[in-house]
Amino acid sequence: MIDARLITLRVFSSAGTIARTAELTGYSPSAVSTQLRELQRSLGMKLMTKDGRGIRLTVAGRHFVTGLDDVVAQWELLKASALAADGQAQSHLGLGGFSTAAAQLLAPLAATLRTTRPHVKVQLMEAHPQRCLDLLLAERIDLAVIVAAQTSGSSGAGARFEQTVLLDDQLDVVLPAEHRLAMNKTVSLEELAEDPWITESEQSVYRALFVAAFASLGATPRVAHEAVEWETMIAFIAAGLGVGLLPRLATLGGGENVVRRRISGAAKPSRRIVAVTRKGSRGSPLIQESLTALQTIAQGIISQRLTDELDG
Amino acid sequence: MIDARLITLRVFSSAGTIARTAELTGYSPSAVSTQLRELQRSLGMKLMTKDGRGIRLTVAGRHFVTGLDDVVAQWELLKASALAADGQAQSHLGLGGFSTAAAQLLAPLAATLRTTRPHVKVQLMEAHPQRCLDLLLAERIDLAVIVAAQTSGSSGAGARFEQTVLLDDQLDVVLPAEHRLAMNKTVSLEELAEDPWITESEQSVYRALFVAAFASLGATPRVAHEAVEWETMIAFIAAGLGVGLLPRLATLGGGENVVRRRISGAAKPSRRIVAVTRKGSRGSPLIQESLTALQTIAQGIISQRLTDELDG
DNA sequence: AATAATCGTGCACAATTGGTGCATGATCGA
DNA sequence: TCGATCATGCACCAATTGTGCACGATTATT
Repeated sequence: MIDARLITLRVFSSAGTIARTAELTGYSPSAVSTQLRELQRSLGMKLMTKDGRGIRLTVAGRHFVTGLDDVVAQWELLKASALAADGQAQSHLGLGGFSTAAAQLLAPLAATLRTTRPHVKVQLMEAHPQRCLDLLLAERIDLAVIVAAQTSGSSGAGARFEQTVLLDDQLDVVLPAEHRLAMNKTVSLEELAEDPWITESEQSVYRALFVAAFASLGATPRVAHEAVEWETMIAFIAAGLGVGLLPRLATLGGGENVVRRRISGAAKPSRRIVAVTRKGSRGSPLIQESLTALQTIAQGIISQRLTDELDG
Repeated sequence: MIDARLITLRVFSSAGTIARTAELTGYSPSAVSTQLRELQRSLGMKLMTKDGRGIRLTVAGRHFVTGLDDVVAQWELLKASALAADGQAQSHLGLGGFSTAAAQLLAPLAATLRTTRPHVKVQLMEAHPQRCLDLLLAERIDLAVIVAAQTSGSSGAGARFEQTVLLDDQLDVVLPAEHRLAMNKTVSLEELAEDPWITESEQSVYRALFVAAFASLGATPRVAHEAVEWETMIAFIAAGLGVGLLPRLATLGGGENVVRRRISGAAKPSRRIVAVTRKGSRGSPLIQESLTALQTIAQGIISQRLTDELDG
């Protein structure tokens, strides 16, 4: 409704390159290029400038985008409150989430919505957290479930998104079956301070959690290997290459030769899973209902985990 | 830049009918009809409903428009401040004003802009005050010079427009040449309380001024005839049908058999001439410059009038 | 130093969007 | 009852807007 070119600009401000913007918005690169040029022409101002082989926002451009964030947020707010007041509801809802969230939270949500709002077309989309945010910007999805980043978004995420905490997903350790602590019911991080670790790549959310957990103990463990997928990490661990952290929500996936153990002791790292919406859109009935449903589902998971806790 | 359909909706909220909206926006009626329907469909809400042979905003629709006013204002603000910060300027400027204003204020302004901003395409448009406001809404013009209405706009003009006072244009009386007071240098309204008057139609701005002026004297003079154009009124007066009020800025236009006299005494009615812009757009360099230029021109007129005063 | 990879843009072409003009049905005023 | 006004549906048409590919430029790689 807000001019598509403005949305494109907003995505570009997060994506950084025309190519990525095109991929996120679903346009072709030349379309994005044209849109942005046309936008500048019709505004009568230079928003971007060449920078090496790419392009980059000018100072004016960044200011403009900042202001645009407010306008878009207010527009979303208007749309949401109008929908809420009118009783009518939108007919389409795009949901995004990273792997485990998509499986454990979004799938039940979609199932719920199918019964409560049969006429709403729900579209699921699995994507990594940062990509979820970009898709949110690009209006490809309306709600995303991601892992909260402490470095909460590079460029003023507060002006663009709103978060709702769903649950704190505690991390377990995964050990080789023949590990010296494999027989213990629980393991503390202190006991593993000297072990070689397998984590995600630098600058990833999980690496940050990992570092923070050990920093609180005054230790800096050795990172022996890096993996992107849990499955890869588990394979490494099964091969005896080290130990690793795995969120409780993530399944071990038939991992042979590895055991999962709860973490005891002072440092109990967890990842915070949040639902994110475009700023202002939270008041929409459909979003509202989705959020509360998600919280219910999350509650269910937490209590499920508690009973597991008693069993284990 | 904001979706055209939203602008159309805004205009409709002021115009009231599809036909008038079409005329104001420059679209055909069927285009407006389609736009508004499409808007409702893509928002998933009913903004308007049939009402007799026309259509009318629903409650939800009115709320929506109210919120939309804020969004549009914020967007204008963003655009203006971005232009101001960037130094660049828009290439087009639409000016609107009612007859005398167009002649005496807008023409000089256009002349000034032609020298200070040669590359800006200025477009003049003469229209009645209410129509000027609608054209402003429809983005056909960017600045209008109108007579301030004390009933300042029907539907929340404050949320849509911003005013800048230019000058107070005093009203003179016009008398038939053979009138008993025609020889006096000045005439007071009290002396004319019993005369038959010729004014504009009920509910017009000038009628309101007329009524207010006499109300302050505790009198309610008799309105014998009504005229829309000054010229018509003057012709009536020349024919001896009554007396009338004429703004100082309005020329007598070779009126035979009539005389113009200053008003003395307690009640000195005047019409307030203001410049109006869309809310938020005032910060744009071009608008800014136009406003100050207008004030300068208005000052010139006032001082010109002062010297006349001394002469007369 | 040379080659490959990536990025943005320009252009011809295609398709969808979006507007016009006219006819129609409905409502209101005289 | 007739005419006027209003909104809308439809066929047609135009202009905007996106695609696909080629190209020049710049950076990374070997």
